[in-house]
Amino acid sequence: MAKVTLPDGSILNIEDGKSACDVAEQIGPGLAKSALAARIDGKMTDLSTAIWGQAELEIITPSSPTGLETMRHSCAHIMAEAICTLWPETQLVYGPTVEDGFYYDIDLDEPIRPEDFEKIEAKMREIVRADKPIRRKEMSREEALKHVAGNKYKVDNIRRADSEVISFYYHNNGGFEDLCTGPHIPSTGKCGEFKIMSVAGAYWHGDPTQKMLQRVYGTVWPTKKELKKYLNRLEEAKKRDHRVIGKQLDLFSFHEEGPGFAFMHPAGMVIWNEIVDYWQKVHRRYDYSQIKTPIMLNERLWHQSGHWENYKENMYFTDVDEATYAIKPMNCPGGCLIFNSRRHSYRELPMRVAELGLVHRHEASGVMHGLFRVRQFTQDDAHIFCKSSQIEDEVMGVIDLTFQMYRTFGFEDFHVELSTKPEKHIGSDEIWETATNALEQALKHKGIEYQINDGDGAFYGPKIDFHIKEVLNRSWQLGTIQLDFSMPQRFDLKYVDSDNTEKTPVMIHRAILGSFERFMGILIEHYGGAFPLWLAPEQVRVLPISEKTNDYAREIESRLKKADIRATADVSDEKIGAKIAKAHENKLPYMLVVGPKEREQNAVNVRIRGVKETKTVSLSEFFETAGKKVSDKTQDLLF
RNA sequence: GCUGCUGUAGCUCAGCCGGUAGAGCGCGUCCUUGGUAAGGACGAGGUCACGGGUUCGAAUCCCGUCAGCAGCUCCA
Repeated sequence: MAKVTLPDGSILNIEDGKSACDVAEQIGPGLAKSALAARIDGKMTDLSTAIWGQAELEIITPSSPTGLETMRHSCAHIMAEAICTLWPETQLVYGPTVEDGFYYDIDLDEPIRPEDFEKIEAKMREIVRADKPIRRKEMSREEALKHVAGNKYKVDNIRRADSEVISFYYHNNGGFEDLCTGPHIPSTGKCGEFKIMSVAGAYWHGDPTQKMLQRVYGTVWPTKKELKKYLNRLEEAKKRDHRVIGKQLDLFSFHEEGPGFAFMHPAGMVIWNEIVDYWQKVHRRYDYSQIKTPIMLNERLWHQSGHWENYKENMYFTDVDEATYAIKPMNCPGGCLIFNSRRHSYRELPMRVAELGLVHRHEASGVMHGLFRVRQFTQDDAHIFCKSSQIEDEVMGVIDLTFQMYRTFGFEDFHVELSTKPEKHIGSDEIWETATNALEQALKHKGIEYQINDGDGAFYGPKIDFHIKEVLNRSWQLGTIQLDFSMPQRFDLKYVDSDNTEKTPVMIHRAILGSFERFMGILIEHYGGAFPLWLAPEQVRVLPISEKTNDYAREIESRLKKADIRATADVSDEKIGAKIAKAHENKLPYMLVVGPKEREQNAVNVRIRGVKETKTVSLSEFFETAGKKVSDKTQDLLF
C-alpha cells in the first residue's frame, strides 16, 4: 500500500503503483475530470505517474497558475502538430509558455500569414476533438541524440539539457512527437479555449547572426469566458495606448520628415510645462542648480569623453566650417566643461547640477515606439560632483527625490534594479567594490527591495535603475543613478581639498523621470488620458444651456483664466447633451453647466468627469475647491 | 538592423477577380434656443505614402524607396 499525503494534510491509502490520476478519481469524479497534472513530492509531473510507498501529492487543475501553464505548454504542442500537418517541411525549435499564453519557434521558409491562423486553429480543434492521449517516453541522452539525428535544433536542445534522461512526448498514436521535459495534460481534449495571436520573426537563441525563425504566438484559457475576458483586456489596454490617446487628445504627433522625433502640440505642451514647473520646484528644494549646454559640440570633445569609441554608431554628426560636430547623445561632457570653467573648493561639494538636456540618439529603425522609444528626447539629467565619502548620502538623497516625484504622479508599482560590474569595465576592483557597496548601502538604508543584475552595470560604474510597468505589461525604465569614475579623469576634473591638494571628484549621473517624452507616454497610459486637474490641458469647460447664457459662460471663462485655470466656454450651437458628450470625450475634468437658474444665483452646476450626479455650487466655492486641487496636485476630482 | 504585415478624406475604416473613389465621425453654412453622455438640412474635403514597371486602362498586379505596426536583436 502507498500512503499519499494531500495538500490539506489528509492521508489516503492506495495500492502501490496506482497513478496520480487514479488518486484524483478516488477523491472525486469532478477533480478527476478537471485534473491536468500532478505535483509529487514537490515535483511537477504527468497525471499518469505511478506512486509507490509514501508521497505528497497535489492534483493540478486549470484553476491554479501551474495548471494553466501546463495547459498552455500542451497547447503549444497541439499548435505545433497542427502546423506540422499543414506544412510538413516545418522544423520545430522551441515552444515555451509566456505570460498569458505561449509561442512556438519554427523553421519554415514559407511565411505563415495572419490569414493562415484560422486554418491552424481549425486543425488544432480537430486534434483536440480527437482527444488523443499524450504520452511520455524516456531515453538516455545518447539514444535521444540518435533519435533526433538530422534535426539540428533538437540535437542542440538535447545538448543544452541538464538532465541525463531525455523525455519525448507524443500524441496521435506517435503521429506527432516532440522533445520536451513536460509535464503535459493527459490528453489533447483537455486543452481549453485557444486563439493564435500573431506571428513574428525571432533569431535562433536571440543571435542576429543565426537564421531568423518564425515565432507563432497563441493563447489558451480553461473556458470560452476567460478567453473572451482576456481578449477584452487586450482591447481595453489598446484604448489606453498613448499613441492612440495622443492623437485623440491632440497631444503630439510624428511625421515622416523626422522619424522618431516627437512634435509636441499645444495641449501636450501644457502637460510638459506643468511637469517642468513641478520638476524645477522640487529640484530647487533639494538644492540643485540648473544649467543648459549646447546641443552640438565639436567631435574632439566626444573623443575625450569616450563616446566616440563606445557610442559612435548611435550618434548624429554634422560638418560646420570644416570642423565635425556631434549632436549630443548625452549631457555629461557639456556639464564637465562647465565644471572645469573655474576652480572648485571641497567646500562646494557636493555640487548638484541639473539639466533638462535635449539629446539625440540614432536608434535602430525597428525599435522606435511612440514616445517610449524615440531618437530625440529631453533627459531630466543631473550630475552630482562629490567626494567618494559623500556617495552614499547623495544616493539616498536622489532616492528620496525619486520617490517623492513618483508619488506625486500616483505611481506605486515599480521595481528597482542594482547593476554590478560588467566584464568590460574600467577602474580597479577596489573602486568598484566601494561604489557598489555605497549603492547597496543606500538602498538598504532606505529599506528598498531590489533585484541584482550581475554584470549589467555601465563600463564606467555600477548603477541603480527604477522601472515601471505600463498597461500593456511592458516594463520601462524611468530613473537611473550611475556612479562614474571615468569621466572626471578623462576631463581632468579637480577640486582643492582641505589639505590644499588637488583631488578628482566622483560624478553621479542621475535621471528621475528618464526622458520627458517617455514619461509623458507613461503618464498618458497610466491615467488613460484622464489627467488629474493640475496636468489636464483643459481643466474646465463652461457649457451654457442655450445662447441666452453665452454671456454668463464667457464671463466665467474669463474669470477662470484670470485665476490661472485653463478654461474654455462651449458656445457652439449644440444642445447641452451634445456639449457634455463632447467634453467627456475630451476627458474634461470639470464641466460647468450654466443656464438662467445658475446665472440668477451666481452659481454653476458642476459635472465631474466620470461622475453621474451633478452639484450646484456658488462660483466662489468652485474657484476655491478647484484652485486647491491644482495647487495640491490632487489625483481625485471630487467636490 | 532583421522577419512578417500595413499605408485610401483631419480621424476610424470599406473598396471581391484591374474599368480613374465611398461610409461614419469631425469640419463649414443654415435651421433649431434646446436643462445634463450626440437635434435636423445642405456643403466642402482625396496626386488612393512616394518612385518605377506591366496594361488600352492601376487605389487594385509586380519591383524599389519611405513611414508605421507586431515581434526579435539592441537600449550609456
